[in-house]
Amino acid sequence: MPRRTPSAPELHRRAVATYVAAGGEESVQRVITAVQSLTKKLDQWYVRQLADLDIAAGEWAVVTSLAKAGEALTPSQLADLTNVAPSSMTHRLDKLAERGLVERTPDPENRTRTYISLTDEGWELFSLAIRGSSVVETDVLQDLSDDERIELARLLEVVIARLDDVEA
Amino acid sequence: MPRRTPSAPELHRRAVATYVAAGGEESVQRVITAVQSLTKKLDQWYVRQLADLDIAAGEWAVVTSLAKAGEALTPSQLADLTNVAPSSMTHRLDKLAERGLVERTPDPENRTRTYISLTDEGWELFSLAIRGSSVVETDVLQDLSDDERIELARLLEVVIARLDDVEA
DNA sequence: TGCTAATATTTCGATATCGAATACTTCGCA
DNA sequence: TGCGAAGTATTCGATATCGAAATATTAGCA
Repeated sequence: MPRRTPSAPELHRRAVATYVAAGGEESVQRVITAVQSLTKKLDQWYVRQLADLDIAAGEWAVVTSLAKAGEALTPSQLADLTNVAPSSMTHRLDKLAERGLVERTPDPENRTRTYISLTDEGWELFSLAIRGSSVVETDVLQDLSDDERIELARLLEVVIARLDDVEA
Repeated sequence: MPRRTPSAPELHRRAVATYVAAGGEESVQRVITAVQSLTKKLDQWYVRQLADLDIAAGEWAVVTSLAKAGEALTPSQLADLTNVAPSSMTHRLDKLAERGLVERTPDPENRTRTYISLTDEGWELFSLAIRGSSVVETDVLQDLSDDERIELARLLEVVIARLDDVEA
């Protein structure tokens, strides 16, 4: 067996060192690297958790996008929100619709457009899965005090606010 | 045309509200949601940037994993690090090897194992791409003061430290 | 030693995704 | 009004990914 997989902090330390050596600024790389490894780990949990509900990660992305939007969205918008090609969305929606989780409604005012919305069953699945993932999310943040968690949220929201402007 | 795509902060606010309504704790959801939308945006930038170098996101994940590890890794380890099935890694490595970016070296001590390492050309590609992405990363964090950026890094690293323990 | 279980990679068939092409509708404007 | 450009979803062929099975080697242990 090769050397045991190093711990997350050790991997993080090495990754930052590598990026700094390649020309990155240290505090920037500490943030970016940490954000990415956190997301990766969360994704792994979601995949496992959702497997119990027989939902693939991509399908879950569609369900959450609709839930968060709070209104019907078009296939193009969903493709954009979930980082996928529009042609892939067609097939995903076919499957989700067949399963009764989403619904296609033609736009009466523009016949090139179709609106996708969650069915009642889709909403039920959403809240069921959320309850599960909240447990993991709370757990992973539990070493932060209440104040720290709020400060972390604040700092991240400053970054979020900039996201639209940084169009490369 | 449907309503214009809302701004990132507005999307964030709605998403948090949705999760809180579904039973999540607010400060937790503010953090988790922000981390995920940041990663999503970064991924979009990487994909575009790497397209210029004719590298797909999955291939880039292999290159960075090898660079960060600082040592040769096995296909299984790479599959694990990049959240992909081992059988998919076989094909990815075929392509990368054919292109001269990575190299397969059989382990002399265990003939079931193969070590993958970056070639000189692979390292060149890595540092070339890093220089490009650093620009975007620095840009997206530019509304934070130096102190804030370091505090953000510190808080995220507290979270990272917990990652291995939270095995669900 | 010999046998079973565990490990590591690859092959294989089914499915998902992509980018380009297609079909159709709507918009802008002369 | 009419006509070319832009927008929207889908289909299509090529490629990537998956999960399971196949292949081969090593490890554990009676």
